[in-house]
Amino acid sequence: MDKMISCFRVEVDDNLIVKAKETLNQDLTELEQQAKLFALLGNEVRLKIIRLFLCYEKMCVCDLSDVLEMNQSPISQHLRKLKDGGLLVNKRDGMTVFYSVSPQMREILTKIVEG
Amino acid sequence: MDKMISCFRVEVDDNLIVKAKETLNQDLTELEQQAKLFALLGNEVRLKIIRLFLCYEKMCVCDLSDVLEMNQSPISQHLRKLKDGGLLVNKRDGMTVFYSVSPQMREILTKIVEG
DNA sequence: GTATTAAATTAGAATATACTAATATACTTA
DNA sequence: TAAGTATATTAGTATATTCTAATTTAATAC
Repeated sequence: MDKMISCFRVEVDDNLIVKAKETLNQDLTELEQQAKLFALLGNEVRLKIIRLFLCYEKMCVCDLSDVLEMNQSPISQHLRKLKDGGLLVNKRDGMTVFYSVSPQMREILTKIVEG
Repeated sequence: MDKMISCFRVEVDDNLIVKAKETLNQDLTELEQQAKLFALLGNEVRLKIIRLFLCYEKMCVCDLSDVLEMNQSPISQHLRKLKDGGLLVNKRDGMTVFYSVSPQMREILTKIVEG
């Protein structure tokens, strides 16, 4: 991709191209973060998990495993991704680990997921 | 995953499990569709494309190729996915193909992407 | 200490994704 | 008609994703 212009159309609005580039690059990290958020929500299992937490406040890995009818391992792996992405927090109580929506993310998640 | 219950905790709230399952299965296709939408927006290039269209109404493949500084082929491939997913529509004008946000999707996309 | 249980982690396999490079298609113009 | 241009499609490759199966870690109870 070393060409400067992709086609030979006469009416290229160079100004548009430049402006549009600026628009995007303006908040590039914000866009990257948003894409990551969407990518996390773009998996059915993880979307189900988020929806459950918006309903039921907190659940343990066992609960999720039962509700989603999946083995514990993939559940844990999805929970880790959601936690790493800042969507969830967790708290251990004895042998049980409870997950819940990160307080800072609840509003935006509600808005995005529940419309 | 043929076990009925994933752990031997005493205080399993069976009612919760059943209810939560119902909550999820209630609108399963809606959830699937939403996950697909998020998966489409979970790619940086496609998210950029959507953001551009929310700003600039319509652009041709060339414009996008210039703005995103990417070859035409991957742009076309992303546009196809976005069109297949119902997010974009297109219209040919001579040799040029203009894409824009699907009218039915503009509102929800604005809400989700621009917050 | 040992045994048991919940959860996390790891390795590996199957599948999906996103690009490059080449080719095909649709349209315009000479 | 032939030549040129914009876009679409295809094949192939590199990487990412998501599961299974096995193992490890952390906590509890005996």
